[in-house]
Amino acid sequence: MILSVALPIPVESTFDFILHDELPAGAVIGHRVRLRLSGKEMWGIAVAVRAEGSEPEPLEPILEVAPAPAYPADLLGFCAAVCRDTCAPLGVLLNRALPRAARRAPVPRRIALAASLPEVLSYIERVQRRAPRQVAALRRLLAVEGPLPEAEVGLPRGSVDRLIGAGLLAVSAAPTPHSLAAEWPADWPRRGRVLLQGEERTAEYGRLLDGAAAEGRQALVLVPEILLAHRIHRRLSVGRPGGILYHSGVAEGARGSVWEHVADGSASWVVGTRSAVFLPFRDLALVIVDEEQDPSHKQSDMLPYFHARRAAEMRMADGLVVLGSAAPSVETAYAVDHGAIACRASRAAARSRAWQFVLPESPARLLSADVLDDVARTLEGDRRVVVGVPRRGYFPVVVCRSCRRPVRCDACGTNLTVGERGHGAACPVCGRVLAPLRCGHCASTDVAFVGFGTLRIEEELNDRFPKSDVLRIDADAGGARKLADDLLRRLEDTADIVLGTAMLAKGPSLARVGLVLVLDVDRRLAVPDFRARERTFQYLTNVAALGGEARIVVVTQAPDRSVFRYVQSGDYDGFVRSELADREAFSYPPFAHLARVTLTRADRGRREADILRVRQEASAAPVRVLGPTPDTRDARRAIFLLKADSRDSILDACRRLLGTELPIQVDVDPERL
DNA sequence: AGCACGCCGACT
DNA sequence: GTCGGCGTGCTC
Repeated sequence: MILSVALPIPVESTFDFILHDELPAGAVIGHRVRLRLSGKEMWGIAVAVRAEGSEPEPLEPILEVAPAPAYPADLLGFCAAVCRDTCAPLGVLLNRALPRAARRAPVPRRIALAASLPEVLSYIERVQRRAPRQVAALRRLLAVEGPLPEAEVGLPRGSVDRLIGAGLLAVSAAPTPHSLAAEWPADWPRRGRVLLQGEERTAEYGRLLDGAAAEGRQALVLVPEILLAHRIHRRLSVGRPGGILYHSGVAEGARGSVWEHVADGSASWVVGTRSAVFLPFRDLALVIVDEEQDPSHKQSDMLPYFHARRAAEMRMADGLVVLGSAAPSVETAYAVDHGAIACRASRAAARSRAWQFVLPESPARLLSADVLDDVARTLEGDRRVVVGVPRRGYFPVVVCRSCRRPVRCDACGTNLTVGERGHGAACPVCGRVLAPLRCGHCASTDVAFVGFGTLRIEEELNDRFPKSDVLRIDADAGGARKLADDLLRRLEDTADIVLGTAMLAKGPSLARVGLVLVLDVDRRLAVPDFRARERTFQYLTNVAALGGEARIVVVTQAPDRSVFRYVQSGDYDGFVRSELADREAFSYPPFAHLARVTLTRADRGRREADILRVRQEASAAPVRVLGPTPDTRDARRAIFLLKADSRDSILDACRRLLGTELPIQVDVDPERL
């Protein structure tokens, strides 16, 4: 028989190999297989089988088929669907999703009797002569009065599967998860898509988790960031054991054990970041996508470039997807308007809070004397302060004083920053240090360090409030794959001042906050992205929510911007209406579909030729090709934006392009431009 | 992803 | 003159 195998190489197609043993398809599909590709041994995942036909050339043989499936059939189907939907190679996804620890040992099953004693005895009588091993196995299970590890049952896997099919045996449910509820909450549907709009949503998530657990089913909570995963997990764990954390910072060995607990049902709920959507749940009742508007749900640094929200909807075609947000994405609001998503407000009452939009003292001093006095008074009243800063590092910007251009890394073109106090400018991407520091455009060495990063603000606050505990939350500290033990406690409760980037501004409110301070918000609005206003609205809503009902002071050069008016009055619907009008006028989502195509070609002449080729190939589908614009980070790259009326047209164009030999990468539905 | 082939710069 | 750098193409 011939197997189509997905290999861990970034290539669109699967590869065909010949398997000399004839095995039933179910014993091969989803299994790991060992093979040789261009002389090198590796493992892939068998994704399809077919009978041998007239192959033009002899195929390489399969060397080994792993005994237990790495991917159950439904999970494999889901992974394949995500890859089709994102134009990503299946082999890379299958290889990335499967933890190393889970590759070696098959997930051990525990087997128990599923039928009543008389039924088992009558079955034993019927097959006594024909199947002595089955009889012995059933007697063994009768004797122990409980489940046995599959290895101790003494039957080949196929026989066990047949007896499960006949209703005599069952894979033992793990110890029944503790449940606070007796049943599924009556006010929630069991299927469909529901938006839960409001600030404090965690308690409602808990009700849903309990409802699923009451029925012996599982639930998944997807969050955009590791720190938030820890916060939500901690809250949901109160009185609700059996929950597991899963994210990219979980150690390899631990990931394998999560995989197993999820597969055998002993994990009743999981809080994780986007990759958790690929866990092998035994019986998933619902997926909650918290902070559904957050761009970090879209993976765009590593293939496959998928959005956790869309993947959750695909995985739960027959179940419930709950989207949680205080300020949902414009796309989700549009889907609610059109009846595609039901909407309910969270039970917590809307908060009233006082907003102030104030001018900075000067462009060089974000923390004016008034603002610092406000912080001091808040701390004296034994209340905490939350500070939002858009960028990390010390001086986020290095500019040339003579031509006013940002100074760029001469290796990769990225704008330089100063990461730490007292250090020089360096490339935040490749780490390169330019010495001497020189403007690439006009060759001047007269450069200025400008802007405000988290480190600089942290230092200023530490100087001014030496007795206060100042906690910084950004990608360097607290983005925290390695989450320091006391960081969560300081964040939730004890730190006097918490400052951070966008990473901080999500999730349930923190204790005892008296003041929320937002610095340099204008930078957020200046981002060259059609979603800049939307992101700013969401950022402000969420950072305010961190403070509960605390006052919020926003430092801006333009206090009269309409986005501030909408935030201040809590007029989400009004904001979305104005945003939708804009999106429609300029043909952006949800009125159009986008894909970003990145061409990487070092040779300039050939790059020009490839650019023409991209235009030509893409134009065969009904799409508009915008650009290309040169990549500011990498001179070898040219970036196109494809725009079309339907998602199918976009996918059509992308597949066409990937079908050529052009050196391109494709990001369908990019979240950040 | 690895690996092999091929064309250009700086060394014993 | 070669050594080896990266840029490019290919793997059932």
